[in-house]
Amino acid sequence: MTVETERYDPRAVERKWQDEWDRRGVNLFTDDDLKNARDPYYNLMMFPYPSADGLHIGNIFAYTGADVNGRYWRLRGKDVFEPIGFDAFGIHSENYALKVGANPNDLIPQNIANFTRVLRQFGGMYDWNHEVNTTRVDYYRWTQWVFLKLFRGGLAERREAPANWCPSCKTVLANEQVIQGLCERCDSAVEQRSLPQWFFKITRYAQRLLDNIEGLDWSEVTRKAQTNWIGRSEGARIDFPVAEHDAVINVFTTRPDTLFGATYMVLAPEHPLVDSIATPDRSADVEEYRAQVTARDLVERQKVDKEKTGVFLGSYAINPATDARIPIWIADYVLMEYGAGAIMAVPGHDTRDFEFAETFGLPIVRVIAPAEDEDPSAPLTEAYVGDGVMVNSGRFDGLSVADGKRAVVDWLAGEKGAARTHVNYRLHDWCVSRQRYWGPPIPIIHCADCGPVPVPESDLPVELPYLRDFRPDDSGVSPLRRARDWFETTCPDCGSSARRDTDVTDNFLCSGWYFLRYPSARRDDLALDPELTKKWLPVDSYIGGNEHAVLHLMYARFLTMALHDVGVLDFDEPFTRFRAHGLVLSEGRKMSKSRGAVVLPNDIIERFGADTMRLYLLFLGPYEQGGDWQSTGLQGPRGFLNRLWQGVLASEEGPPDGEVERELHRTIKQVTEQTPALQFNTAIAAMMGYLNTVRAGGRTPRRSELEPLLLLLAPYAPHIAEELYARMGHADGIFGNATWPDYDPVKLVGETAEIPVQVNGRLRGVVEMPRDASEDAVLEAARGNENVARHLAAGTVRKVIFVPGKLLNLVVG
RNA sequence: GCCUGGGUGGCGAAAUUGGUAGACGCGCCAGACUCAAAAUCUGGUAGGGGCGACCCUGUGAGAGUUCGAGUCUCUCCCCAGGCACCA
Repeated sequence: MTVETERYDPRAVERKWQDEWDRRGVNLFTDDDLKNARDPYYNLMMFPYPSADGLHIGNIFAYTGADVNGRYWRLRGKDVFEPIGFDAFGIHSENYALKVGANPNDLIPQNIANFTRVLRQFGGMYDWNHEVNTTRVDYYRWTQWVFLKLFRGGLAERREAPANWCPSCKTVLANEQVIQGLCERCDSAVEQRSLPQWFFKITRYAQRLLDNIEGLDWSEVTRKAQTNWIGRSEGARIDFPVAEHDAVINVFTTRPDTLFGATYMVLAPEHPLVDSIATPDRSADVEEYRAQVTARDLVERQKVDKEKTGVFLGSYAINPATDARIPIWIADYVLMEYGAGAIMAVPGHDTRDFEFAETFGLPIVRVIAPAEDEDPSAPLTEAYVGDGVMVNSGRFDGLSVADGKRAVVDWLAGEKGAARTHVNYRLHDWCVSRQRYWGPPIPIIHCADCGPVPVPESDLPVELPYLRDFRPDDSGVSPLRRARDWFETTCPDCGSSARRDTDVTDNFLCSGWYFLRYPSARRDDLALDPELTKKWLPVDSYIGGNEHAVLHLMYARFLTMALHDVGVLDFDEPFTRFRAHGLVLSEGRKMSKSRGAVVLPNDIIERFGADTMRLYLLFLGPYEQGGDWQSTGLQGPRGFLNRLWQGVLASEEGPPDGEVERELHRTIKQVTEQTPALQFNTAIAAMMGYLNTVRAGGRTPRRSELEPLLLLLAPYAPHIAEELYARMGHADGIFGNATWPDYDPVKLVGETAEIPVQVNGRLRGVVEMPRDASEDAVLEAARGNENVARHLAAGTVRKVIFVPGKLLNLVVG
């Protein structure tokens, strides 16, 4: 007998509650609310850049997980601040505008309107009162303020430097934006260009950025990516005098113990000493080689397996250990940007040097031998890079590699002042200038007499003028150079005529501090309200994609440290907890528009509702791993919500059934523990399993059995949970008044337990016994089990393993 | 090459951290309802064998520790991601 009941109509329920939450203002805070919060919890997710394609299902996946975390903590009684905003400056947005022939000033607001609609529809618990938009003057004037704070703190510097130039984007890129020699945006081969650029001195913070990683509650992948990127390596700087020249070549090496094996030297082709030490007869060859190298782009140069090339400079250096004259070469396998831009080549113990020496017939000497020694004079057929003891190294023979490193540096340092220990980092200073239009203008005025002068804070913002023609060109100069009225100004210091810096800042500066701004978003007179900042920061939970591990997340940490050091902040790490979510794939591959395998969130919401979509996304697989989107899978969560709906509508009064109640308490425990740990897939499975129990055998559910389930489900599927909760007579609703259900540990376990019985480690039966049954009792019951008895008949019991309440294993021989 | 993850049914995945492998869901199969279909509901579903109670095999491969291994140890293979002529 089935009773005809009202059908579950997700869209109607969702619209109703989205309006209702707005009306009640449950997610919208005033600054006073924020200041008066008793138990603040700052729940952050990575704000989107509003492309014209609309929100990607991957964004929604990220936001759903973060939103569940936020809603959970709100139900646990915390004051949760969950803001959202738009990261709309930058080359992404500008390139898209160029493509469709529109002006980003006009395009971005439309995109933001689209994004906002979907962000509301999916059920994000956002505080729209504290939205930020990086392209609005009320935000970017403070981005400029941040720039000035760093400038005045001595952390911003303008210098002529070889920079990564993307010929397609027509701008310089930060090192982090160059992937294997290609532009991370457009995959063009990146070239080297020398331009005057603004840099933030992030390298000063290399050790601190590294040290702090230790104490961060962050996903391991992210911590490792940052550690790799900082790339600390310990070694020494060693001086090699150049014979017949008044010059010294300084190298960085991690293997000073191999100094006696340095048989030649290599400088980067761009090394400043090359011109002065190359002999005249070699200069033609040198010039030719350098021309070749510059012509080659970074991709080609960075290929690891290509043949070694290089040119002899005609001059020699003196090996400070052996006093031998060793030839000096240039080769493109030595990079100017790393270490000293020069190396001592030890072909015996470095694979690259070995290859080079073989190619050009340079001497190869063994100076390290494996501890269980062979003949130290035997020729090497490949570089030996393992551990061992020093040989052919004079007084150092017999020392281990580790001891040798110290001893050689100490000796050289004392004897000739020719060495010192040195820690080198891979991390480079952050180039923040962009020769583009769509970004915050750099708040600097160039004066012929005073040099670069910061725009006084009271003159901020430096507004970005509306440029009709904002296309970048090949000149290396920003399109803002076309706005003469705008860039012509007077020097704030001396009053003479001057011009504004026409570059804009890297988009990562906009996104590097937005989380600091959210609480203060309504303050138009201050970047950061001290009271709000103290109350809400640092961020309690940050969830986002790991593609930002070395870009956004590194810059955000650096800016926080820098602002701490200049006295703006009283903490120096921005994110207490960070979790990297996984990727949503489609048929095992990344969703791509070109393959037509793109899932549009608004379609899914229209057809299935936001609650079903949220559940499905989080049910796909482990949140930190991601999963494969298969449209048929939506049926699972949809059926679950349907059955829940029907179950609640058909439920009757009465206390929970004993067995069901035990299951309920187990479910509460599991969901309570797994939700904040972001183990959403298993928490959802537990709720589904519980509903199955409640409905098992077609029984009519009791209200008391379902009401707590609605609360557990509320973070995941907030709309239907609210609706059904209201239908149970709770007019106040869940979000606003309800509290999270508790579980009773006593009710988790039944009086009896099913105890598996093994014979020789193989399962032969299960006996139902009181939970605290003794070994003897269980043993007796086991012997009474027909199947167990049969297997015991084969021999005598030699050993009994009994785990109370868990297992009985009988070893029969 | 180095550093992270990971490898379990047709598929996505679970497994209280050494104690009944495959929870939950998709798909599939059978049945109910229906003139029919969709939707919904009920049952089944790791592989092999047996009418059956049951038995054998099984967590990338191989070895080891253990009463007992998806879980621990060693060797190796494969997949995904990060870094990479970084001295």
